[in-house]
Amino acid sequence: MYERKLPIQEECGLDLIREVVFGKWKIHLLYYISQGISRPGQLQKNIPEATRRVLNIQLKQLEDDGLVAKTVYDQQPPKVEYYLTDLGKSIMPIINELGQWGDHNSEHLRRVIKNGWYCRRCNTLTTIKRTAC
Amino acid sequence: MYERKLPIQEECGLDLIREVVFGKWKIHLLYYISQGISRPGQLQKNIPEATRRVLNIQLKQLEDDGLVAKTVYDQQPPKVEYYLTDLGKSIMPIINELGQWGDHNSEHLRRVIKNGWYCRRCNTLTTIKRTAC
DNA sequence: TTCAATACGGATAAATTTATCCCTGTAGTT
DNA sequence: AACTACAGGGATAAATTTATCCGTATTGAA
Repeated sequence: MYERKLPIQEECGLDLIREVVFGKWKIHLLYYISQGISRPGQLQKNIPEATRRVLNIQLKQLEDDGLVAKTVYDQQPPKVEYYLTDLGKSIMPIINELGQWGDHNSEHLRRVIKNGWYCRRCNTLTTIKRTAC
Repeated sequence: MYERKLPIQEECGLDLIREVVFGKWKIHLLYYISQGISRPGQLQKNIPEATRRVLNIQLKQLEDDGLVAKTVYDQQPPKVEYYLTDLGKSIMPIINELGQWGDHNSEHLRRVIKNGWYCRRCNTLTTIKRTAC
């Protein structure tokens, strides 16, 4: 049981949204759920780079934060279906725009993220570009 | 000099945008710069919860990723001004929408982030709500 | 009877991000 | 002469997030 030590910022809308959607896979989860991919196993297949564990954690956080909810069917083997709450639905237009922005600028972004003007592998504050690594 | 060990995801637009804007203060920095707060000292005053150090790091990353650029005036004491690139400008409508969404739902969000259905201080996967801590 | 499919989560290690503290250098002000 | 404002960054510690590994339980199929 991890106990948080630093205070959570909640001054403005930007603070608040960061708290609820800035997990590694949260926007992906919201996106796929909005597309009708509702079961945990399916979500996992759609996000193969993520481990099952972290998806569970982030789904739980999205649920606790009120962006998604789930139906647990009382049967064996277990069956669970996630869906967006009204609050979750209300954020989807923005998340879709984020995805479109990323797609639209993907060529540039891939370039700078990977082997941009400096090597992203270094946490780098070097002012010498292109030669950091 | 930190060397990254896990691969950076870059499959889709959502991956890409996460890489460039999901730092703790990046959306705040973009917002204030878009509002004409251009000098490092001013940015710092507008984001007092952040340390000078991390703002420098994230400004550098935004710069390396091509969302902001800066003018360094050759004078003493030093003077630097940041501004949005075209790419940076193109993302501002979405960041503004994020902030508005957070503001609009701030009552709910503050509640669930702080003392929501579970206590956020615990990294919590407990199914027992409201009593975790 | 052994195995796959289903969903969930404990325990711990590793990776990454952020915080803390301190130092550089110059021009102007008190 | 000492002090301030200015922008930047090194070194390291702390905090947080994510990865890895393993175990629970039930039903139906091979």
